[in-house]
Amino acid sequence: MAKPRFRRRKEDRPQEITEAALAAFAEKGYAATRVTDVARRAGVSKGLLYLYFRTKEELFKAVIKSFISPQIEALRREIEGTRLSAEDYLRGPFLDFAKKVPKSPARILLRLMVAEGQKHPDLTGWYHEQVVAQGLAALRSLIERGVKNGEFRRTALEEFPQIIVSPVLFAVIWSLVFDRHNKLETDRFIEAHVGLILDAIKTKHPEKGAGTA
Amino acid sequence: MAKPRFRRRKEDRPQEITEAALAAFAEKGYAATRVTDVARRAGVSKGLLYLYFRTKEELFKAVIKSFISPQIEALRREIEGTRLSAEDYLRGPFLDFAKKVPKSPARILLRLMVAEGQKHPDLTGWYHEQVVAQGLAALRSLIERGVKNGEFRRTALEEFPQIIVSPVLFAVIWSLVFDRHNKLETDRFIEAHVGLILDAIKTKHPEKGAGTA
DNA sequence: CTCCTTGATGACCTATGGGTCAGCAATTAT
DNA sequence: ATAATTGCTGACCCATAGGTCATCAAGGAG
Repeated sequence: MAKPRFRRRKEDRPQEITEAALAAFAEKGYAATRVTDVARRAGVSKGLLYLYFRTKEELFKAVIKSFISPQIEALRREIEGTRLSAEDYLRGPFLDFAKKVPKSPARILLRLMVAEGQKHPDLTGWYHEQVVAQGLAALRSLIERGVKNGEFRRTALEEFPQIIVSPVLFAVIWSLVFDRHNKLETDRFIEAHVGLILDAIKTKHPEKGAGTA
Repeated sequence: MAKPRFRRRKEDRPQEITEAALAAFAEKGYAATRVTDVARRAGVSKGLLYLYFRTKEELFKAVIKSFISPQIEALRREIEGTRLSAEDYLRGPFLDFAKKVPKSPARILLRLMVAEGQKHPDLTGWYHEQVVAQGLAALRSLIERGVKNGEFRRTALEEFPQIIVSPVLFAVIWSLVFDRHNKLETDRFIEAHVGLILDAIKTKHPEKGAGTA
């Protein structure tokens, strides 16, 4: 029956390898992951991997690049296109997005950036410009819209839109480091945080309620 | 003149090595730091290092342990002993403390925990119980005191005191990863964040002011 | 079917770095 | 002084893992 020992699939290889690498890096971190591990996971030989990526570091960069841009781009377009009020958007679509992050593979990339970022300045540069700056700009415009149409007071949130994202980062890191010792309910945590911030910046308080229904 | 090639200083060695290791790990991360580097920094031979620490991993744990406990212990006692109102404490001593963290060596340890934590479960366990849980408990009691004496509304902050610490973590990580690309004014960022949270939970608003003077 | 291109393999090379240990020399005891 | 003690050294060992390359074989062309 001569089952062939391998197939030639030039087109699919990079993505397969990249996905395997993401999983491997996620488990062990960059330095502790052996190139051989990645290859094995991808069902491929080590030699082939070096045919598509010049070094282990190149591979690392490729991993980061290929898994984030799509997501942030989607968020950005959504914010610009929405017809919801700023508050409704933050309580609705934004919150949904924020809650998903700590459960998605993106959290792994976040950790990788924190852990190995310093050694790859060009990578963090790219990441900042393509992902972080884009996301923050979109958020800031949303908040400014809220201020202009009287939903929100003028607050430091206009200068630091990061504030509204910080619980996401916190939740990601907490769950990566402490989950086995003390699980954090990331959904409720993020909701509570965003809720408090909104309470702080809203001009009208429809009902003197308890913060975060 | 026979300058001796070395001095015997059994007492001081552990700390010297530990300090050198902190600096080295901070620069390159755990895996990428060679034991030889640490030894050289400490002005000591590699062999000596292994006289005081059984493995590289032991050394890593010792580093973490020796640089945090004191700080958190101090904070804890201060919170319990203070006579300030909850709000004044948060706006005063707590904010001072929070602002210092992103500039202190502690930020390095934070990164190390994030980066290498998963591989050292017993270490994260110890860290959670000795540092995180202690700190959060103190914070929670402070907030509950504020609620009981009418300063604060009942909010999710009682359940998630982490919320008020999250900007610190965010600031630390931002500055470690993105400082060279886009510097964050951590002091003002943290102040703005805490200010907003306080605005959200306070019962009385003395003046309808602009958030965070 | 046969040849040829090239995707793919995995044994191999080599540098690196964690960890050891026989011996040395600073200090202390006598 | 001399000897005994032990903090300290650095050459060495060896497993590991990044990276290479001679060779193979899948799949298309003629």
